[in-house]
Amino acid sequence: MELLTEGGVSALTLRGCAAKAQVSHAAPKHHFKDLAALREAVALECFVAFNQSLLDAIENGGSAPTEQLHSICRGYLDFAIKQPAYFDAIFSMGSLVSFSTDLGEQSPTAYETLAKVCSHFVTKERDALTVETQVWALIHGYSQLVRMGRFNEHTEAARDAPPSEGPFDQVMALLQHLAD
Amino acid sequence: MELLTEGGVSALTLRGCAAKAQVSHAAPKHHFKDLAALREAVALECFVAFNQSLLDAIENGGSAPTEQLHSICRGYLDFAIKQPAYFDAIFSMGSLVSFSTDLGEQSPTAYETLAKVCSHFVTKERDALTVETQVWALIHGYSQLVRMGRFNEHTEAARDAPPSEGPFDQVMALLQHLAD
DNA sequence: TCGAGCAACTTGACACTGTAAAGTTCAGCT
DNA sequence: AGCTGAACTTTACAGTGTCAAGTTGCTCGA
Repeated sequence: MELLTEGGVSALTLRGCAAKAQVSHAAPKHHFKDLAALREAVALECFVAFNQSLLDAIENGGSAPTEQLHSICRGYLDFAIKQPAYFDAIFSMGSLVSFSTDLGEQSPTAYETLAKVCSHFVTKERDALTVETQVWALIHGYSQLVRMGRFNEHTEAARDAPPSEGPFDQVMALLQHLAD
Repeated sequence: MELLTEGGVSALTLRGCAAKAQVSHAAPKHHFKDLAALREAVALECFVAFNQSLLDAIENGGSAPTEQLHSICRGYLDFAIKQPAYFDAIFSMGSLVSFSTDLGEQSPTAYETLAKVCSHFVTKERDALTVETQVWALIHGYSQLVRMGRFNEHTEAARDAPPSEGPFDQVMALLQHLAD
């Protein structure tokens, strides 16, 4: 996790982990099938934190359905901004398995959390899958755009500044129509 | 481009390109500063195709603003499905420069195309940046979910099948509220 | 008690990667 | 004829994943 935080996903190497743990370069191979398996394990660890970020955001927000909807999106974006390396690790695997993999604890998976919040907006014309996808696509796309610097000044001054979060509330206003 | 299509972004190596061109392994270094520069150049090439995919989709659809909106999203998703390696190359660079970089031709950049389509939905309460971001975030997030297999069966049978596109129309219905 | 078994780890090797520095080739120009 | 510069080659080195074999040390059962 230190390697990931300090150097991003590309810093997650088998030999790097071995050095960090002060063991021989081939030791990690006994615990992980290959590099992909190691990164998968790390991504799962990141996912626990992501999961918690969503739950915390809901906890700290209002209890009305529209407020919960806003909160979970807020938590999603906050995580992408505050834990960029973790965010990358989760979504750089080209798969969404972690979203549904049970973590053994009693806490719900991120997808279950999302589904629960979305359930209040399911109607005759709009099934659950559609609502969940609408919300997920919008907040994930938005977070990705922020992560890629969509709202950053291209000046030299703001070189290492944290990414600007952009017009979050205005964009999320699109979801208010779900309550109609 | 062949390497990219056949083996994905990770197949884009300096030595691989050299072999493909039947030159010595260090030859590409004279044309590109480093590996990142080579991939950047490839991504720019992919972006030309992406650009065209959006324009084609608009061309082949209706001319009403809402139809154009639907068309450009359709083109975005189609590209992600039909040219997954190109799609990855464009968005695996962690930057959005290609979206705005002029390609020298008279054709507009993808962002200009998006902005034009969105301009019909700008109101007193909703500025251009907001509308563009709403549309972009939704379709990009959706495409990314499709790309990551959100709507795929997890059976062995559908191992190498093309990804299912999911409830595209239903999800894009969220944008119809922009016309209110 | 003791030895088989086993997991964690080490050691050494190999192929592949990016990168650097120096040398080569050769077309085109003065 | 000689120079120049670009494209390319050659050689070398460090870092990477991966494999195969050996080592260590512990547990557990006879």
